[in-house]
Amino acid sequence: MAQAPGTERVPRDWDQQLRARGYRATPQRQLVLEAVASLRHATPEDVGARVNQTARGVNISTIYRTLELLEQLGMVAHTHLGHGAPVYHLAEDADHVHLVCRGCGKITEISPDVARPLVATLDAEQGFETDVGHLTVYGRCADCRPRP
Amino acid sequence: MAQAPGTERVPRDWDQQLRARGYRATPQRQLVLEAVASLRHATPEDVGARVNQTARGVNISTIYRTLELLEQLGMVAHTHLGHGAPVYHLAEDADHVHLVCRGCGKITEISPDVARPLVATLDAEQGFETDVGHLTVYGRCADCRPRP
DNA sequence: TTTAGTGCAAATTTTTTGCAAAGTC
DNA sequence: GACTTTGCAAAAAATTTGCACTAAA
Repeated sequence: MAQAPGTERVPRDWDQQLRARGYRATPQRQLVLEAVASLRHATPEDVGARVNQTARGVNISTIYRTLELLEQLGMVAHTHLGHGAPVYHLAEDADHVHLVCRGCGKITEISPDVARPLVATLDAEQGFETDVGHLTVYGRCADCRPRP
Repeated sequence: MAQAPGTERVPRDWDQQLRARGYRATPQRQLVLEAVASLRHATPEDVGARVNQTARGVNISTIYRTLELLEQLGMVAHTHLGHGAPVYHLAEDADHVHLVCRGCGKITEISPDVARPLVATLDAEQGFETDVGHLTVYGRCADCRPRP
């Protein structure tokens, strides 16, 4: 049941999801989806590099357009982990919270359970529905905080 | 004690903070600080526009350099609220959590109290020190969520 | 076929950098 | 006066767009 890191786990019906909404299932779109799936957290540039490692000649503008489409369809999502670089991941894989350390830049993925009280409170008090998959917490990891 | 929105509330000793670390207190730096203070959440471009509304001719590159310096000194901080635009705010004002609605784009500032359990858990379980001032929660506000 | 999608090249937008002149301490 | 900082102009990134051609349905 475990999934080796770096393995593509594209939704089996990715093509149906596209066609069902009137879009076409193209090899480029499959490649982008596979790249996002295997890279876990990738910038458009990363995705482009990975895609062109398999298939030559997929243009960077196609990468951007495809990511935009896939995001709009809810198949991928993006967050900002570092400074300005948006990183994409499969929407399916979104079930985790990111911890970003300002000291060493390390990114840790943890269970969304820790956010449960927050989510509950926001729902109750603000009527706000939290997208846990996009929750990123900045701070300092154990190794980088002032007093260990 | 209340503070009218849009009023500059630059730390009184901003210049000392700079000089103490060997930097110089310049009018440009004061203007940038005031702009960040009054705009609350501003992109570098916003800051530049505001600054040049008061003083003519402050170059955009100075804005970038100044924001970078002030951030490094811990006087301002930035977050990503929208797509790729970094927004700056006074570090002093950071004591709130942002809710960003994916539907209407509305940004709400709420008390950091809601994050207290999260912060406590991360500290206890991961040794991670959360920077609450940079916590941004994406989701859907009461008006935009599927079922009201 | 028909219409959407891609590649390519060029245009934008955003951010960074080198350097001489001006300003701060 | 010594050493920073700024303005300017140009470079480098990052992202978007127009359009003719290719390919999916």
